[in-house]
Amino acid sequence: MHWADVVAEKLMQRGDEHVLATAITPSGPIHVGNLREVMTTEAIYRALKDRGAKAKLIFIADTFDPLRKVYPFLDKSYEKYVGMPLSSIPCPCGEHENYAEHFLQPFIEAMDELGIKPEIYKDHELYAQGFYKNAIKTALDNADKIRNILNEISGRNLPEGWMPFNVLCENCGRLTGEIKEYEYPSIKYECKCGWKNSVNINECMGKMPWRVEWPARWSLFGVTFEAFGKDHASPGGSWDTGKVIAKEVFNYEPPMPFVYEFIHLKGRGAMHGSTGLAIAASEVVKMVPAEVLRFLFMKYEPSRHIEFDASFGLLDLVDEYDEYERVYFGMQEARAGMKDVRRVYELSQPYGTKAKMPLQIPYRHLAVVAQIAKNFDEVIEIIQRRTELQKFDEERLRERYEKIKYWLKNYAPDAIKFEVLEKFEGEMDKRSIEFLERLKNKLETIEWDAEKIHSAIHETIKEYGISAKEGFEAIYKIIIGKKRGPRAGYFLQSLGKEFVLSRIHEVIQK
RNA sequence: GGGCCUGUAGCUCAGCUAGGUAGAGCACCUGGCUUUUAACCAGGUGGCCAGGGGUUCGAAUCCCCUCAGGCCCGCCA
Repeated sequence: MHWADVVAEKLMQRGDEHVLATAITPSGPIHVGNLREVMTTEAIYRALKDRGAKAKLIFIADTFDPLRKVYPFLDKSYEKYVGMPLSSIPCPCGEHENYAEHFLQPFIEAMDELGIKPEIYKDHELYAQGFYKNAIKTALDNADKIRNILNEISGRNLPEGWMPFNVLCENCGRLTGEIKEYEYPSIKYECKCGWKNSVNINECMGKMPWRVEWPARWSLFGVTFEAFGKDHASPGGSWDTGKVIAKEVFNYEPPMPFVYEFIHLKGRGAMHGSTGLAIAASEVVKMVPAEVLRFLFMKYEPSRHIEFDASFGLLDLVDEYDEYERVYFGMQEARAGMKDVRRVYELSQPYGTKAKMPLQIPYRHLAVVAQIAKNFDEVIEIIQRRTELQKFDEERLRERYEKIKYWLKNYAPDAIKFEVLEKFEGEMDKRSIEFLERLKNKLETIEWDAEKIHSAIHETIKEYGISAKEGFEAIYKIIIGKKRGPRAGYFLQSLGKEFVLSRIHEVIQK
């Protein structure tokens, strides 16, 4: 049974109404790893619905968290915003409402493309609406209890009089106001900037610290399931303290926890280099077809870490997806090593499973065609020389074409990249030229078919007595300026007879 | 110091919660009428299942220990 179904069945034993929560802090580019939280939870959400449960998927953006520091990708001028809520910091590009929105929006768009449509909440709005009002009172009334729990379980040493609420200072706009006196509903606070004031807790802005806010959310939203990374799951971490605070302070039975592993990046050294920057989710969505990206997450148990290979491995991943698809539609037998084929395939679909199998174009081939063609119409033209395209296949092809173009431009290894030369400008030795001349004569007479072209090349090589290596090199050199290239027969076929012949002609004339 | 995950063919992994002496894909090699070249097909090479100990008639599969790799916590979230 697929892991999503295993979890769903466990949840069903608890009841048939569920709220599944996800949350992400938009303090920087939201990366692929964060996608796992959302995708894992959404898969379980689907599995619950398949069992007739009443389920709700929520996404809370931690927009009210303070900016911790000036991250490497930020301008130094951001120094002055450290400590302020992400929602009140200006957008780095100037096009979004605020800093949080700048990072959040592309992620939400990515989720949408992946078919993930949770109810979205923004934390700063929740606070502004007074959503947490009662929880804040409960937390403050139980400040000592919470302090003890945190000290005991997380091994901290919070001082006497510590209060689980940071006031948003009216003077400096930072979440650094410390409550010094509390007598509901009035508080006296002091900020690090030196500001002091007495205010009504119900009218002042501020935020509970994460370890308290998390259990508060569970009780307010009625959360019954939450997946989180192992950072939260460490002993003494926020899950350990949260579940106790939920029970003892908010009188709420904590949700079923589910720990997932992180994603590692493979190949592209620069991506996870000194800066520690990962690939943004919005970026991955541009280079991997949506269903294939989902597939990556559905295929592995969430407890396993995933090696994400944005280089050659991406081609294998797409091929593997296509293979699952063929098995799903009964075109091929499942082979050893495939797991839960039907379920994995279903869960990989962003917007439902098609009634009919989409026509598949091998991804590696598309990688070649996409580099020959100048635009999508040409891609269709080249591919149609061999296959008929149906309407919905064209949609898939278009998506894949766009993704592979993006991939080729930004992530593909050089070995697979080439560019058809506008004009051949290099030098050719005499032997090669003679060989090409003979080849041209032969090509002129044959039907323009990949295998026939392939044969013609080999025949010419043999007749002329040149080595195969030299022969092929000559061909690649005049077309793409490299010693190696895509399989010659198919490649020349895709380029078209006219182009190939005139290119050779051009070289011979020189 | 504490904890999690992983360690099976060159690479990515399946098999491990029904214990019976290893699988897949890719790569590689060999064929595919005369043809090494990055969409094809058919075969094939390749692993003492990280190491050690234990349980068992029998373990990659269960238990214990060790080693290695990755990551998290010990600031904040």
